[in-house]
Amino acid sequence: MIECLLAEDQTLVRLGLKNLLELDGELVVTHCAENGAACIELLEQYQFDIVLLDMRMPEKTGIDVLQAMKKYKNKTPVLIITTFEDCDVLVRAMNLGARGYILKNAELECLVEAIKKVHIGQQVLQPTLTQYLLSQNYDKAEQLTDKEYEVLKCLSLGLSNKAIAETLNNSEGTIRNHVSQIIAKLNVKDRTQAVIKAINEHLI
Amino acid sequence: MIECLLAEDQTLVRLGLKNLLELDGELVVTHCAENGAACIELLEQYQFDIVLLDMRMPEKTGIDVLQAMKKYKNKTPVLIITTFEDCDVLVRAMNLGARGYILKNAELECLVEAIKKVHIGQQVLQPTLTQYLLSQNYDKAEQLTDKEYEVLKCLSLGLSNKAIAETLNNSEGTIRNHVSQIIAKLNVKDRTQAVIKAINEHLI
DNA sequence: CTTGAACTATGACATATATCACTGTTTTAA
DNA sequence: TTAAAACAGTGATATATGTCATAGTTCAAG
Repeated sequence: MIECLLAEDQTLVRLGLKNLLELDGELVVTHCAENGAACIELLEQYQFDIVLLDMRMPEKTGIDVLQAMKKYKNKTPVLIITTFEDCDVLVRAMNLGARGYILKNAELECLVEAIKKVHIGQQVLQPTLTQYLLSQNYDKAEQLTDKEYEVLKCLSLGLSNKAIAETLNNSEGTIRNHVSQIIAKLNVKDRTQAVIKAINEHLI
Repeated sequence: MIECLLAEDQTLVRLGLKNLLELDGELVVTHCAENGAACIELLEQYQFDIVLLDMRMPEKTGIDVLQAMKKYKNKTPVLIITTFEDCDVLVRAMNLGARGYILKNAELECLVEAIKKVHIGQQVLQPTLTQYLLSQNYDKAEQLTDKEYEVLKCLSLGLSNKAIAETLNNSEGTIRNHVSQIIAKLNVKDRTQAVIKAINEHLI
């Protein structure tokens, strides 16, 4: 019996997935989380064989969950279940240790198969992402660091350098440098363009 | 027995919803459509007691389906099942004759209840939309002028004051003043926050 | 005909932003 | 154990941004 933690914010989708999965005799969804924060808590309290993780959630995102798992050295395998082939986010998720991802418009059999593969230690990648990685000459140097993502998140809240410095407990100069880096890496001209890009490309 | 047509593009969500609904003895999903075009075809071929319609679909959207139904005078009641409280689209849908809408993060009981209500001819509206309709003419005094909207649009493209000045054939100082006004009227602190607000509240 | 609103513009000013060069510390991977 | 990166910081500098006071033009409404 494979015990799953299902993190998905939309109630109807969450219930629907739980029911579908449990049609397969080997799978059981022992707990559900309706946001990232709840997911992190459940991971602290219980053991699971696998985490089925939606990316876009309120409170804490899937990325936040993966970061928390990394921090607390939680080795439970993670399968991303996502609506969008949102390449940047997926790349980040894979870099943060996710074992694979599957789209919500996949067939049920694929999902079940993916879960079982991840459970026995295999990776599950869809062709699109691999293509993206190959074609887009994916340059690791151009990837934002975790800290930079944190700063970008603050930027997208409309915070000034000073406010970000206070929020993240840094000097304003440090934040200035991070912002400068973000602007350079995103290949934009100023913070406003960075925020626009972040919103449009779902980087946050 | 209430015979339902379920139009929803994401396979896993579609299957999940079908299973959930059929847990209720009164409901049966006789057909599913994975996009708007398929939905329109099925409506031509079969009779249903109710249509459960996702808004964002490839091929044809939910709006397209409602327009087609209007055109062919198909009177099957429609319940919108949507992820986003995307007020403008929902208003359009209701004007096109949808009987109600429910969010994907509603409880299963609410969905079933909504379906039954719609089936017996009632309307199903969530509070948020009503609030939105009321708040439309809320801060008329703080409305942006046409010119200010133009400038805001430029801001949202990430243009600098100088670039906006060139685009709109004004001096940089004039644009600075407009930006200042926009910032004041939107009650934000700088251009970045103005852009964020513009995007979030669909001001552009 | 006058008033007010929108639009245009300038100059002055304070502050915020972005870049650069340089210096460390810590963490991670080879 | 090195070498790399990420991370934190300082100081200098140039430019962009936002605010204010002030003022002229146009145009529609009273």
